[in-house]
Amino acid sequence: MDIKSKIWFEIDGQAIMGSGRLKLLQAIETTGSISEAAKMLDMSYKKAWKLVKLMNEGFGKPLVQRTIGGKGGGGTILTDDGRLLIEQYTNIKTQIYAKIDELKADLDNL
Amino acid sequence: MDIKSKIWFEIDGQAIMGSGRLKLLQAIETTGSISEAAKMLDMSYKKAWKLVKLMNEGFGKPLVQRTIGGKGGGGTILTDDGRLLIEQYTNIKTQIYAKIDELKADLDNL
DNA sequence: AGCCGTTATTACCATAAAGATACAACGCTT
DNA sequence: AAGCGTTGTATCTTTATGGTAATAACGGCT
Repeated sequence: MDIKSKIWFEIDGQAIMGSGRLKLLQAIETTGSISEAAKMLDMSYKKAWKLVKLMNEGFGKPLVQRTIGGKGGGGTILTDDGRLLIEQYTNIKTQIYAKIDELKADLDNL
Repeated sequence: MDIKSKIWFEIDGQAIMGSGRLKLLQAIETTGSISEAAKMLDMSYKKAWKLVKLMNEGFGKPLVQRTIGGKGGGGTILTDDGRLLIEQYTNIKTQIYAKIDELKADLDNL
């Protein structure tokens, strides 16, 4: 038997961070653009764009800084808020998963 | 900012217990029937029946014992396996939530 | 000025998930 | 034998979700 879990952050009932959004932000940091990040994750640009929009709106402050036009057509980089949020989320997720592994070991010993 | 989570059990990739299924099993124990439990939870009978089916199939052994026809038209009661699973799930869920509250307190202190 | 690749946004369509409805089977009860 | 309320099931409808495609704005670059 497996114990599964999903963990995410909400503000005013609006999801702002979860495992999928984490991957997206990380891919944006790696690639420097939403469209490249979407390709990397096998996700449509529309979905990636929508997630970014929801995250920014829900968080109140932008997690990414976007540029339209210019070198390379534009691009998107993370803000300091974005990086901080990633860090907090991964931190918490790691600890919860550790706790789950611990409980799972107890369960197996029954 | 809220930390949200969902916790559930799976066997071979099949969900067998979660917060919704827990409520359903508890309502079945209270009412003695799937249909009454569904009414109690404002859920369609079909959905409740499907959940019970999935739980039983996924777990391998029946979590409930059903009767068609007879006194009161029939009914459904929990098996010992069902009660044990409820106990294990609530136990684990409680501990995870405690951990989350702890982490949330840390987060607020940043 | 024109090209290019990115962001931004919308309309349309396809698929999947969920819900509503209706009805058969069953066995105690009267 | 008929009624009742429950379980079990098929079918149809509705809704939610996501993808594709099309289009516009933008600004450095050639």
